[in-house]
Formats: sequence, C-alpha cells, structure tokens
Amino acid sequence: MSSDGIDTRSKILDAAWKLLEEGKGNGVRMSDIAKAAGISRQAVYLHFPSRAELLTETTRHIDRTKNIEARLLPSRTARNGRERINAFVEAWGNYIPEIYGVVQAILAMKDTDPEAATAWADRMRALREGCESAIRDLKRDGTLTPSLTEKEAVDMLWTLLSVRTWEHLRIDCGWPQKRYIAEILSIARKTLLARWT
Amino acid sequence: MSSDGIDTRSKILDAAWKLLEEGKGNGVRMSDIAKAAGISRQAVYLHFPSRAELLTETTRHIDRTKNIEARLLPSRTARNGRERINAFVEAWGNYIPEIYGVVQAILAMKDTDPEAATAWADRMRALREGCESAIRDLKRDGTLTPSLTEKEAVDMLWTLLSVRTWEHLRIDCGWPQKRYIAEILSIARKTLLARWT
DNA sequence: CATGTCAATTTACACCGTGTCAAGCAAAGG
DNA sequence: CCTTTGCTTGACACGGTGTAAATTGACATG
Repeated sequence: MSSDGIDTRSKILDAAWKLLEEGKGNGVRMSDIAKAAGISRQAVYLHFPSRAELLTETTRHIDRTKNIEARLLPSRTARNGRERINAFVEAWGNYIPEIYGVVQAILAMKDTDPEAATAWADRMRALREGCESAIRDLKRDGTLTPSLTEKEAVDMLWTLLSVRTWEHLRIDCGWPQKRYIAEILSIARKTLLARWT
Repeated sequence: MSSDGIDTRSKILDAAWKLLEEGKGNGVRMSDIAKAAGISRQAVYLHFPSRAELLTETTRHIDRTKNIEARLLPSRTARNGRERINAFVEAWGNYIPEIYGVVQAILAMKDTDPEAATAWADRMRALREGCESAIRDLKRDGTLTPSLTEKEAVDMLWTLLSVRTWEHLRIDCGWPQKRYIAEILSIARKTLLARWT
C-alpha cells in the first residue's frame, strides 16, 4: 500500500477529471495529468495502458461518483411515456455538462483511435437504450406520432439528446442550460407525440 | 508554367479532395496527399503553408466547382419564408454529403489548431447568415412561431442543419438522405412556424 | 549562348505527444 | 534480511507536422 491514504489510481482519475473539466477537453496530455496527480508520466502507464483507456475509465469514474444511475431512476418509474420523456431529457440533458470535458476528449480521439471509438459507441448505446425505453412507453400509451416508425423515433430522440446538439446550442449559440432543456423538450414533444395529445 | 497542362496547385487540391472524399476524412496525411498528387510531400508546402490552410482551401475549391452559390439561389428567390426554408434545407442538406469528408478533417483539427477553428467558424457563419435570412422572411410574413425569439429561431435552424446532426442521423443512425431531408424539414416546420400555418 | 528565375526535388532535421524499456530507489512485510 | 511493490529517472522509438539547405531542370530574356 502507498503511504498516502488515497490510492494512486484514484488520484490519476481525479486529476484527469479535473483537468478535462476545466475547459479544453482536448489539449490535455498524459504529462499534464501526471503532473496534476503529483506523479511521473510513466507511473500513469503503470495504471492505464493508454490514453484512450484512461479517458474511458475517467468517464466510468465520473458516472460512479455522480451516480448517473440514481439520476435516471425517475425516468424509469414514470407513470406514462410522456412523463418518461420529460424525466429522461431532464436527467440526461443536465448530466451532459458534467461530463462534457471528458466526452470532448474521447470524441476527439474517436476519429483516429479505434479503442476510443468502441468505448464511445458503448457509451452511446447505453443512452440509446434509454431512448428506446421511452419510445416504447410512448408506443404502449398510443401517444407516439404515427408519422415515425419506432426506430425512427428512437433515432430522433437520440439525436436531440446527443452531446453534439448540446454543444451546438450551449457552446456555439450560447444558450443557457435551462433554455436548452426546455427547447429540446419542446421539440421532442412536437416531433414524437401524436397530434391529439 | 509547368510542363503538364494542369498546374500543381490544382492537382494537390484535387488529390486532397479525392482522398478526403473516399471515407476516412481524418487519417489523411500530408504525405498521402502528396503521393496522390504525384509530387513530394515538401512540394505541397510550397503551395500551402499548413495542413489547416490546405484543408480550408480544399473546401473553397469544392465550393467553386460544385457551385454552391447557384444551388442556394432558389432559396433566396423564394416567394415567402416558408418556401425559403424548404429550399434552404434542401439545398444545404444535400450539399453536406458532398463536403462531408473534408469537413470531417477540419472539424477534427478544430480542437487543436486555432487556424482551423477560425476557418471553420467562417464557414459556419456563412451558413448562419442563410438561416438568418430565412427566419427574417418568416418574421416578415408573420409565420414565425411566437414561442421563439428571432435569435433563438436562427439558432434552432442552424443546429438542425449542422453537419453534426446530419452525421448523427445519416452515419450513426443509417438514415437514407431523403429521409434526413424530409425529417429535418418536418422538425423545422413544427418548431419554427406559428401554429395556424 | 549565357544567365537568372522559378518550381520541384532530395535529404536532413527539429518538435511534440504517445508509448516502451531498463535500471534504480524506498518502504512495507514476510 | 531479502523480496516484492510502487514509483522514479532517463533514454528512446515512432509517427506526423513543419522548416531549412543544397540541387536539378525547364524556361525566358538578355
């Protein structure tokens, strides 16, 4: 065991998290993380085989400490599809800003590093499953718009909730978070719900 | 003048275009482009000071030969705002796939290279101006939804037409191009037009 | 014909970030 | 005590971008 109470692995993850959080998701190098964790660059490689691995572990670390599962709970216990969408959009939409830094870094690696690509695909599949459940409920309630197939509806919701959409509205357009949530919710209702709702 | 009819600069641009077009927008290196153009890597630097510059020049090259201006003309001569949106979405939406490869490469550089970032911002400003004109017409016609300010409406349309949204629906979700156009148009109408239209 | 210029060539190198390797050091624990 | 564990330092290979210098070959103009 190490002399300091908290183990090194956690120190690395925390350092990575902090650095990625404060602004430039990209441009954070392994050496920066090492320095922030107070260890040598090589020591980082003793715990994580590659930058891609470190980044994906960092997202898991964040998920664990921010307890994303608990946050998504309300959406799973919603009384009907309509409310499920509400809860889901709110939960995920408000989670994005907390992981944006790390996501940005992974997204940037995705194009070149196949490992990062699959890690990201995994992450997105989880989100997609949430969308699928919500749409399924809508379908069950009979409130799903007839102009979209179930698959298309899932794709639409998934796209609306994508990090890129959030990024575009919040970062590029400068929208406040509340406005983002409200507007995405509004679009989701308009495009997914049957007219007579 | 060079002995071969077509000058080297164009050969480079064409080579870059072709390589970026066929698949992996990223992963195309300067040496690849040089090889494809039939010259040495260093010769490329005689014509373009940096990779970022080459990429942005390539988009201009494509714009020129694909005549984007002419394609956007119908949207500018539309009789009313509603039709202007139709024409604009169709023109831009169908243009994206033709520039996607190059755009992907620039987008990837954007995070690290400030030069690429400003080049991309320029490009996006042009698109945004198109959105602004369309929304202004809607406002003039009185068909703009009252639930959005003019600025917000522009932001929404701009986001719907972003390359990232296209990428998500077409690449990640596998939608056919026609479906993409139809659905974006549908969302745009539902979110931008006043109820009574 | 000689000269100068220009485009492109080759070779070489600097820089940066990732990832690897080897040797050494300090402390914990049998 | 000696071994193991966790980390250190230092060095290095690789890949990609960008720079620099010396050279060749074609062409135009004197």
